[in-house]
Amino acid sequence: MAKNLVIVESPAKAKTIEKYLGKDYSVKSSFGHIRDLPKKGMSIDIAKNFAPTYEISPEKKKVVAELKKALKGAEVWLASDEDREGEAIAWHLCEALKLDPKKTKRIVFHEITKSAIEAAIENPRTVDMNLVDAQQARRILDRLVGYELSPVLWKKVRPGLSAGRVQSVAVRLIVEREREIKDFQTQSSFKVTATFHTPEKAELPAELTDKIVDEEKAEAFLQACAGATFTVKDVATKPGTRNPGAPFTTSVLQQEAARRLGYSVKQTMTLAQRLYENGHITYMRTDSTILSGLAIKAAEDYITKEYGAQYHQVRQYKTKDKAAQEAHEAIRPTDFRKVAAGDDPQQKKLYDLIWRRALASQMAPAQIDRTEILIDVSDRTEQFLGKGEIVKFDGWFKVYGGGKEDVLLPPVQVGEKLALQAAEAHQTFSRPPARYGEAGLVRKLEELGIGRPSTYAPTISTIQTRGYVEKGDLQGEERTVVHLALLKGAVLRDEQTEVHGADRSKLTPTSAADVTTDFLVRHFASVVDYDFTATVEEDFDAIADGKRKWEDMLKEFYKDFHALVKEGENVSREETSQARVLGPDPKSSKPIIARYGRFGPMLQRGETESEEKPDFAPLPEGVDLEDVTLEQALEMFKLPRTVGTTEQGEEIKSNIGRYGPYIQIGKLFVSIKGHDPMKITEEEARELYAAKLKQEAERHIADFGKIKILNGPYGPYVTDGTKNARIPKETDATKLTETDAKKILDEAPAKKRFGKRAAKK
DNA sequence: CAGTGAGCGAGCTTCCGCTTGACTT
Repeated sequence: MAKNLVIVESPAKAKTIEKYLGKDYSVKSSFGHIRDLPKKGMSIDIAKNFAPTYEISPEKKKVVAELKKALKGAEVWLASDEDREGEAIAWHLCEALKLDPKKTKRIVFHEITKSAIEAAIENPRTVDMNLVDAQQARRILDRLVGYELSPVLWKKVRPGLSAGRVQSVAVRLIVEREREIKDFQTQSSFKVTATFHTPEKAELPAELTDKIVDEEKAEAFLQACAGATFTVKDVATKPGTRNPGAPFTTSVLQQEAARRLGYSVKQTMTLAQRLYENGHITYMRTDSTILSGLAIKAAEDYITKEYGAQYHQVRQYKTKDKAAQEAHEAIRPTDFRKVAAGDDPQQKKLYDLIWRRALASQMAPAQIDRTEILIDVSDRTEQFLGKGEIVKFDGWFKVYGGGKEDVLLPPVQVGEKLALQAAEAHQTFSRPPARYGEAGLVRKLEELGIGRPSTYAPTISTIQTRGYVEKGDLQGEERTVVHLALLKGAVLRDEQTEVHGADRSKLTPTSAADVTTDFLVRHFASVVDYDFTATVEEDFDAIADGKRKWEDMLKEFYKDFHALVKEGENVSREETSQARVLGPDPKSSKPIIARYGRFGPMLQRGETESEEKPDFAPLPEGVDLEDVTLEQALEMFKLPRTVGTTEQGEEIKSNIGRYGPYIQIGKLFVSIKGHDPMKITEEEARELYAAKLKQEAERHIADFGKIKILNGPYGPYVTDGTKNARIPKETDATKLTETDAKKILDEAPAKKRFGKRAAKK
């Protein structure tokens, strides 16, 4: 057994460090946090100064047991990350392993190199309890907010919903962006472009410096151009430089991987994890842009050797984000000489991106010459501008994109006359703000200082699994675009259609998000404020600096927060459900109401309190609660509709249910996705019914009465009506007897209970 | 995601942050 036990957070890190430290040291990993508040219940004694009850997380029991075994007779060195969470991990390790936090050695290093680790071992300290307290305050505040706010939503909006310091702001951002888009007033204007000939007959493209707002003026201008003369007013060539971006942090990696490779945030992180585990890249969850001295040197060697010294420039980047904790380096390849790495094409592409970005960050700026030619139009105030751009020296463009094509302009002199070859005006439209994609939302959250590199991906999935946000492609709409062209002295007009608003994998809010956000903004404004996290972070910093006691900070926060919770419980469901009376039903004169019900948005006919029970209908497809009209609602109450009868004379009814439109014949339901239940004909319904009967027949492999063997999408299975069980691959389902089937059912594990799936908008 | 097609019932749900497996939804 080794004399020394070093505990780090990540097993991959442990492996590397063990190599550097030699025989006397054994290096093990805690796999992140080992203790936490129990998942069930608040576990905070508010009356006793917010005293938390921690437990060893169930999935970490094994880890703790192994660490206990390993520390016998060894000196322990706590080497978790040097940030708030890392310090807390060190302290929790002391508590779980029965080590004295005042005596146990605590070491930190920011880069995994032999010298950095040896230096750390030379300078041990003990656990910084102020920093630990700052983490406890953070942890407890998040629990208080999450576990007091969520139950309010269960009562007032819908069971199973959740709220939290991070996720509720993420949802709010998406809701508000969608509203901006909806309210956006599109403005149209005309962009005028022209092609000139120089006296040497060289082509010079140019664009009018200002857009023209209306069509008549655009047409008048083009007409004026027909008889005008054009003079070069000014020629200017300005040298410029462009510098590379910093090496990747987690959020920038997610953005660039989404933009250039089309990866989702989660996908990027999984691929990066593999690259990290195989030693190809440094740690992938970081907010730092700092490169180690060794990496900077290695980049210099590689660039000088491969591209020449003129391509190299040493750069150290400062991390912009003030909330950054900088426990790690920037994301970079561990060895720049490794041009390719990764087990599959996706990993390889991500590695390539990381390699290029990190290398480019140590390269010389690109040198660009920009030329601008200003052209006067006789008797007019408008001016044309020709823009050229030539890359004189590519610098970092060589490895990281930026490779736009040169636009070369012909040489001209001031005062020279130009001949107009062609001129046209294109209608353009102002664009609403863009919807967030996953990576764009992460970027915004980081900008607001909300969330951490390790939580960006999980947050994005949480708001989707809770049913607040949907990710999908947007269809776009057609619109008419006017195009004017000057031809032989006359202006020709034509119209074209273009599609606008189409977009891929963007985040859109559901009505659950609308209703929840409105409720939270109205009654818990301080918590969903965009500055809330930044404000409490200042308090956490004060605690870390020993200037504030964590109990005092929590007491102050909780007093106001809990008062809001109490008030929130008195809010009527009518208010939160955004109930809106659309008008009276012409037949029954009962009110038709649109509101957010327990199972999502719905239409209701009649009052909830009245003796006669109200009846309900879903919203029409693609219509929002706030937009639905009385006419649309009345249509929905025409369902269920009698379509006709089967050939045997049974009644066929059509309706819309939880899973879309269907027809019903007796007890049999047939999904009719793609058909309108209002319009489906008897003939169509009979066809679908026949198809369903045929499919049903094929599904039955054997029928023993209660127990049946059926064909499912995952192969044959046994069912007794309530419980299903898979049939093992090697057995022939058609030869099973009733007793065999019963045995399979009995041996199958009990059905797992799952939460209801989130209702769709 | 098989099949499912109701309308306040029982009991349950929930937070953020640190880190990887497990045998599968």
